[in-house]
Amino acid sequence: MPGTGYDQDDMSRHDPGTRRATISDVAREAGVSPSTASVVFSGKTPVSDATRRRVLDAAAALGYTGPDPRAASLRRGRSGIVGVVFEEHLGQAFLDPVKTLMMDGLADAVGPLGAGLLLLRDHEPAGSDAAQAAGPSLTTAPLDAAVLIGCSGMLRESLETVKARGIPVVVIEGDAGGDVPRIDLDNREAQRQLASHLRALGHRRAAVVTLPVRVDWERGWIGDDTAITVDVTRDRLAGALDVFPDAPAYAAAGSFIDEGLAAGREIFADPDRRPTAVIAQSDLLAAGVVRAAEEAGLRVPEDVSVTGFDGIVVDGLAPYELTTAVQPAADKGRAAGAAVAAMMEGRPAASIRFTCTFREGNTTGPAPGSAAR
Amino acid sequence: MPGTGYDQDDMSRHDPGTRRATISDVAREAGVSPSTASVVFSGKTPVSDATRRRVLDAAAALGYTGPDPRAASLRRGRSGIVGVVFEEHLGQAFLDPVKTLMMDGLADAVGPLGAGLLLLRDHEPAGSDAAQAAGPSLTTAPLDAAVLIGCSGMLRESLETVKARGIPVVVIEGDAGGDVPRIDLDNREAQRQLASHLRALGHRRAAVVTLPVRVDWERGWIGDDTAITVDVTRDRLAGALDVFPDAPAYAAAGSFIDEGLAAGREIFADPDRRPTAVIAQSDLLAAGVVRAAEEAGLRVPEDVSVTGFDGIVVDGLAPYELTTAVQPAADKGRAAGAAVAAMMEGRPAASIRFTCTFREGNTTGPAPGSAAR
DNA sequence: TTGTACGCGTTATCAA
DNA sequence: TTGATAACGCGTACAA
Repeated sequence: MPGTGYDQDDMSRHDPGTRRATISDVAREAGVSPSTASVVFSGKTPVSDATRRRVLDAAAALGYTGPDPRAASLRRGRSGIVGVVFEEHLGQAFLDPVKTLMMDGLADAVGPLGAGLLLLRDHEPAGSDAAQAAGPSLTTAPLDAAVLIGCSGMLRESLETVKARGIPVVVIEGDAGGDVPRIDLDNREAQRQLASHLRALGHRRAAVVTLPVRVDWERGWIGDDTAITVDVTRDRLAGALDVFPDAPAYAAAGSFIDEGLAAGREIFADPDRRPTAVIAQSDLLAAGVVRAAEEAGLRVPEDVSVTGFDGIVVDGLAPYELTTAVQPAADKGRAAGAAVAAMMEGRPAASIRFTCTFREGNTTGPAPGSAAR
Repeated sequence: MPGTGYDQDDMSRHDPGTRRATISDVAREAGVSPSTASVVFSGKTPVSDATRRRVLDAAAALGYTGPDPRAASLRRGRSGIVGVVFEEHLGQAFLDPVKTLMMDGLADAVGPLGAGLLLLRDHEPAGSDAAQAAGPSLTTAPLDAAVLIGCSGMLRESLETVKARGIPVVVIEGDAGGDVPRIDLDNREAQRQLASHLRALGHRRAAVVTLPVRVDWERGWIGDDTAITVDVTRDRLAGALDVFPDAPAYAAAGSFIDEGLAAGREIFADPDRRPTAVIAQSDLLAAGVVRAAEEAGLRVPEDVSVTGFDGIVVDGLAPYELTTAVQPAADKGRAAGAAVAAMMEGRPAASIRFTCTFREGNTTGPAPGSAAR
């Protein structure tokens, strides 16, 4: 039986139309060796103009549009893809102006590196239906590096996965432990500064509106027994408590104006226990608190002062301008990009802690009845 | 000489630490064939428990964390990556609530498909410095499919690239021509409906605030000679002109409240030519127009009516609720995902035109002095 | 400047 | 249930 048949495999085996041309096909058509054809496309080695022409013509004739990225990335060992891992639903993440800015910086930083950003979700809760169907996790995506974004303990698992795979990884706003470069803020210090500002204005009774304390948090007061697994939340809260040790804290379910509004209503509900200052852990929350204050018939800042955090532009808050800590969000993204770039080239990458800038707006003023006015 | 030496290749040949273990290493360690080891990880074929144990143990011992995605994707011919191509800077794109929602739907739809989203920018202007350094374009990224988002003619080039590569492609809000499935809205009809609403209220003098007419547009009035390369802009404008043929149109430089504000100031500047209704091509623009009206001492809707487009929640616009056309943004994303999914499985995918829903808010009312009140 | 030879790490197929 | 074999499509020493 051997030796009998034609070699029509290619035509018969592949169902639709003809097989895509490969670089070998091009080379054959052009009458050169595959390696020469390869070089024409990569430009790694000088090629005579005549040869290049022939190869390019052959490619055009065959409809060959360049090396298959899959094969190329196997060969070179690099895919040109940087994974960005979020904890939340992607849509949620992009609702956050700070994350948006970060992505911006990140994209800037990895672009020149020849890499693109692959959006990834953190591990689905194990066993869930979603986990079955889930897309390419850290495990299955062809990543050259990964940037973990977020704060919660859930990151741990992703972190292990990615470290086990031996690809460079950087964490933004989260504690990765050990040897993983970390990009974050002086959250505690910045929050302390805002709180001190309030104290200097004579405020003695403050309340805190925090970001979620963990991923699946529903809004509510934080008790002594509430475990705070989100680093940002914990650190900023610590900064506030450094100055107002007794301040009650209400945790929102997310960084949204509506959440701030809900928290504000709760906080302003009892006239007897009403604070003269509210420390919100994000500008959006602060905007909601301001609105809640108005709703409760309180003037800002005459009756109650409000501070934010982030330094983003909050639409629709005019004429208010939040007193806030401005964080360099885009710079954080850029730094993360630079860090993975360094690691991909084998250079070490250091952790960076960025500093916030205090910005006084018109939402803070002397405490009512205080001598500070 | 053969038969003499140890087999220490692995230790000596590869510079840093030891080479990563491959599935063959694992197979050898476990005493099974590579194909069996492969099957253990892919689960494509039943394997005896004993064998599985041995392989898994061997993997653990060697620190093997699963098949290399690059090799796997070469072999299977699929990478599990769907490219999402934007025209603008990524950060810009995510500032747009509509795009954010779309991404959301898209992520939903491709997830179950086992795919992730790779963020890609449209081609840099050829010859620019950026183009040199640019990351993985459509040409170099290992995509299984691509979703083109946006509207301008620039998409053409991306489209050619991607079609030449023979990968499935879907276009959202753009004219791809021919055989490329298209996901879009009944922009013209929806806009016409809003305009008709105004006309029914007695308005006769309307102005339009449009989205950018092309990618690099600076804000300004649209003249007879202004070429509009952005489909959405053109279609919505056509819908408005269907009802108000003489309406002047001012094109903003982007879909932002601030842009709407600037446009509104321009439109309300001359008291003699002041319209009684402003048709904005997005809710954000409309919000800005409302603000400009307030600024000019005009009451909304008593002195001037304003319509939006999109049906998003505009923060800070309370107590106004825009009269607008609500578009199913997330559904658009989901449909795009479904379409690429279908094409990846060889099934045909049809274009889909979604329909907007008219929603009356409190920013439109009878024309001043009209009988319609 | 061009060609030869080899392997990157998998997985599909088929036979045992 | 397991194993042998053969690609997948390319890049790159190295030799010519």
